[in-house]
Amino acid sequence: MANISDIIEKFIIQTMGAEESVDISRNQLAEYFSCAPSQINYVLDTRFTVDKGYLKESRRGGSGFIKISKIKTSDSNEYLSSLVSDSVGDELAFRRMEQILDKLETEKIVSANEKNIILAGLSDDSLSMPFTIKDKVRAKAFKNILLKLMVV
Amino acid sequence: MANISDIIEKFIIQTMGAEESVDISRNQLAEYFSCAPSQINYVLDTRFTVDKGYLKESRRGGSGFIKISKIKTSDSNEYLSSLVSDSVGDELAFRRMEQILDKLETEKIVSANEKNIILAGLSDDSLSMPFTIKDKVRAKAFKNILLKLMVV
DNA sequence: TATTTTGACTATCTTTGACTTTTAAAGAAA
DNA sequence: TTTCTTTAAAAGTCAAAGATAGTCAAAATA
Repeated sequence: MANISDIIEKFIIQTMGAEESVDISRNQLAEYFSCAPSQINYVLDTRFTVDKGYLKESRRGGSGFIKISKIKTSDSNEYLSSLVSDSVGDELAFRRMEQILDKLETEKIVSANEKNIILAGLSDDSLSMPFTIKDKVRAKAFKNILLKLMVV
Repeated sequence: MANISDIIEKFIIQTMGAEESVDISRNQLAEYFSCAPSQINYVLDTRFTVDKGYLKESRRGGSGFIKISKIKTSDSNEYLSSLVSDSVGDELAFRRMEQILDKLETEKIVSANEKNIILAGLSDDSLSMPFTIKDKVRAKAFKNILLKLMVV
């Protein structure tokens, strides 16, 4: 347990404390721990994963940042989480997504308007690409939406 | 967020306040913020874009000026329609979509939640496909969403 | 062998500065 | 006065340099 990845992980978790999210600077953190900047990416990729309940966003360039957000554990998130890991899978047909969204609307997890936006954005017409990959892209995109719903 | 472009952006927005437009002097502003005059152009080009709802006029030479005006969006359907038929085009980079959504949010055409859903669903990560077609698919999907917003 | 660490290379965003173009005002010529 | 020319004061353009973060594979370590 004397490895630096674990130490950086603990440091980030401690920094985040009870907050919903934390912004870090990759280079500063690497500087602080005297490690390669890509070490930070390694920590993020192995310790702050969706499975462990985190979402990440980042921006490069001047005043770039990495933002880590927590996925809270609530009943609705519990349900969304099970959708992401079990129900949706690697491929998702439009009709199946529609069914899931109907359910989510009934559960008041998404509004009618939000449902319509998702249906329009991830329709067969919107995803104009070969059938072989269409359902894969939809699965990936839909899961990203569900994950986002868990933090905001 | 300690970068000077963001600070200048905030300053201009604050100066404009509730007015329809504001006149600035590029050199004076650069002087005030101790930056290169072309820095002002950079801020204008990246932050006061049509996508974010601004128009610009300027004149060089003696008594030159830069005027920034807010685009009026009295009728939201008309605005959405112009986005679909003119502004968005055949390809749409993620950052541009983000700017358009910022404007739609300030105009209360979409909620913060809806904006986040669209950003998550049509992110680079969601649309995992070659760069050559990614922006095309995004343009198509985003326009379908805008059309839907005109109806519901 | 599996995990961690490192570093070279890439991608993206911001800042700076040299050079260009435009315009109003001042001055000169008619 | 009117018109032409010059000048100085703006703003514009573009590419290089600086500042971040991402990727991937080789090397080191557990």
